[in-house]
Amino acid sequence: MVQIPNEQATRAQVPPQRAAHSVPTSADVARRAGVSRATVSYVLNNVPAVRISEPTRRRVREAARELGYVPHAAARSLRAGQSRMVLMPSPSAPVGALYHRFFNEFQWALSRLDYTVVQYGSVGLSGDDAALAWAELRPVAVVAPGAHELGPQGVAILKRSGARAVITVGPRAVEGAHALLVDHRTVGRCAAEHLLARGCRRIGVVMPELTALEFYSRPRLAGVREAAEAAGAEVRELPLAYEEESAARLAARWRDWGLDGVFAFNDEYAMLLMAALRDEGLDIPADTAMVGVDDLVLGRLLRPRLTTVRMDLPSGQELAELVDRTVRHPGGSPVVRDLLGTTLVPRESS
Amino acid sequence: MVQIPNEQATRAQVPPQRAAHSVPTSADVARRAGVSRATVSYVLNNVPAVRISEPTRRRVREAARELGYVPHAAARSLRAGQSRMVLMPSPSAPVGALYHRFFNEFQWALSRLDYTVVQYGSVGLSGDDAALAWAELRPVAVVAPGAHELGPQGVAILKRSGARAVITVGPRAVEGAHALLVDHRTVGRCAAEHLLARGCRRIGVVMPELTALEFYSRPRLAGVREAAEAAGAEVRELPLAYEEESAARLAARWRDWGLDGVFAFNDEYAMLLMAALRDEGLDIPADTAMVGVDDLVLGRLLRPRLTTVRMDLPSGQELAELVDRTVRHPGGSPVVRDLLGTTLVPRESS
DNA sequence: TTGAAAGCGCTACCAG
DNA sequence: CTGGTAGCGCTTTCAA
Repeated sequence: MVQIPNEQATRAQVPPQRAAHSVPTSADVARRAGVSRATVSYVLNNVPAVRISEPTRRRVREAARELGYVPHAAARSLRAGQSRMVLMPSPSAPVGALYHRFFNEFQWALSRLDYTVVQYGSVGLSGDDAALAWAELRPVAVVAPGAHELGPQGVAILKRSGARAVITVGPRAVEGAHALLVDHRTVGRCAAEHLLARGCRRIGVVMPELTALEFYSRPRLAGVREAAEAAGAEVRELPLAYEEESAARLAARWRDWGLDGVFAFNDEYAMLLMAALRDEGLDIPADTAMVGVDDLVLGRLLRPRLTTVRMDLPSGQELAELVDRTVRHPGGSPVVRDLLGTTLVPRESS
Repeated sequence: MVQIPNEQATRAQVPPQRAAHSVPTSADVARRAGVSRATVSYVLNNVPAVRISEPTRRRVREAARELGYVPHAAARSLRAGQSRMVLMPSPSAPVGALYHRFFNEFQWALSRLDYTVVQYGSVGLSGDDAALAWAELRPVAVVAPGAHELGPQGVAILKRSGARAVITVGPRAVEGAHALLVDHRTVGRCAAEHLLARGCRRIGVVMPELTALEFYSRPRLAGVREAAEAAGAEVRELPLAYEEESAARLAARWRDWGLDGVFAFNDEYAMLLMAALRDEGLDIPADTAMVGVDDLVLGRLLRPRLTTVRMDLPSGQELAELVDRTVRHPGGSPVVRDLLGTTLVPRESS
């Protein structure tokens, strides 16, 4: 890798003239401005408690600019014993535009509160291993999407490493951490209740064959099951890859199953399935009622127009405030809040 | 809550916030194991050049486990003078599933090479301000999506702060940095050439009214213009919000324009426009030929099936290797590589 | 108003 | 084989 230059020995013998290619430090700025490192720090951080003469300030600033000095965040937070970093492990499941917007808002709100948001890609790690990797960065707060399967152990690791707020966003609360519940069972339940109210007794549930989506599809299925059982209706799982052939195979056996309602996982799978059923000569909603999720524009463009479940996320602002509050007063008991609202948008397909 | 009444006589004054929850350090581990901090470091890092007896190793590891010790990444990289962090400012424009997959691959490949990928949310910052913020983190490499408008100044800042590789991913090369060109003009040109070959002389270009998408739409338009001018064909911009009403307005005036071909920005906008034109009684491709972009599944489900431009990104593996090579041998002259391949997928809509 | 110096947590020298 | 120790770049207290 890197050849380690014997700089220590060199510097001991040679006057303190640093190598040309090294990164400028505050000491370099101080030397150039003819002041001490302390003064540099005071000037560049605008410390109000210390009064520095205007000429000195100018000299320092100029020296910093000329050298292209940039403070070293790691050194700073090491000294401070605290960083302002909010760590957000990047979700491993692909996320939709809805979540993307929510996240952008969240990030923006946090940076308004003077935090630094860092998304950390922890591919392949899960549970406590991931928690260890995150803890090395000493974030002041961690917002962990549920797919990472952070457990009570992991939460403890993070807290012991100095994280003042640990917040999970996912299907269930984790001991010791604040929890923003995003329970996709609600989505399934919402769709199923609509279908049941329409008189459906045999409900199909599309299950994408993409492993990454199981994180969403399983809870949605569970939600459908709950509602269906309560009403004495049947539920059938329908594995479906996101390809025409797979949908065609499903459609070919459709009549055998006698399904009068189908929950299509989301609007895109709904579109795929709808096309296949139409090719098979089946009528929606007469033969089978269909419900999607996400309220995409494409649902309005389909014929019949697609009934769908809209998910309502709260503003990123709110989440940012929760983070900030918790960082400032870490003592409080864990908050558990339901984050996910659902609204059924009825259209022609059901 | 464990209070550790640890009177260190040598510590004259107490640093800020020491008393509360003290995070265990390697010194704590050393004390508990009855060895020196150096030994702890050797054991936990498996330094091969130093031989430590097995009982000592065990004692150290056990002490670390009991205390829940996690090394402090910032302190480590401060000491090392080098981190293994690859900084990737998160793209501000919304990205599709295609890019998402590419990025995941890239991240995975880098972590195989023992780098740590960090996505840094620099909302609101652009150009040199962003570069300054990134430089504070002292990443060993920066991979900057084009939308951040990193300039030669910014590249210089990053390099002076110790970044050994600066790679831009975007429409044009920046002086001093490696460039992976992703020039969306290619996309527009590819679509336009197809339409021209089909005999189109008056080509409409859908321009999404979403500011964030201008980053893609402008170059694509430019690409269409280039191809059209070369062939003496006309080009008309068609502003379109992603809503039915907006598409209906466009469709209502469609006949006046006499467009015989339209480049619809992407498959989703194509679907929207196609529905509106159909409602207006226009026939595709007879009246107007249509081309989308992205080769989404939905394009195959439409009737007529949608002609589209498929973009081919290279494997994330390749990019990861470029990063690694550059970090190890930073001297080389900047590489400029065209990243974006395009393939036209002809279907029924053109 | 400015400077000297301690020390944040860690690792890599060199001595024992 | 293990321990002492210097110092990475920065901030901040205390002293001048």
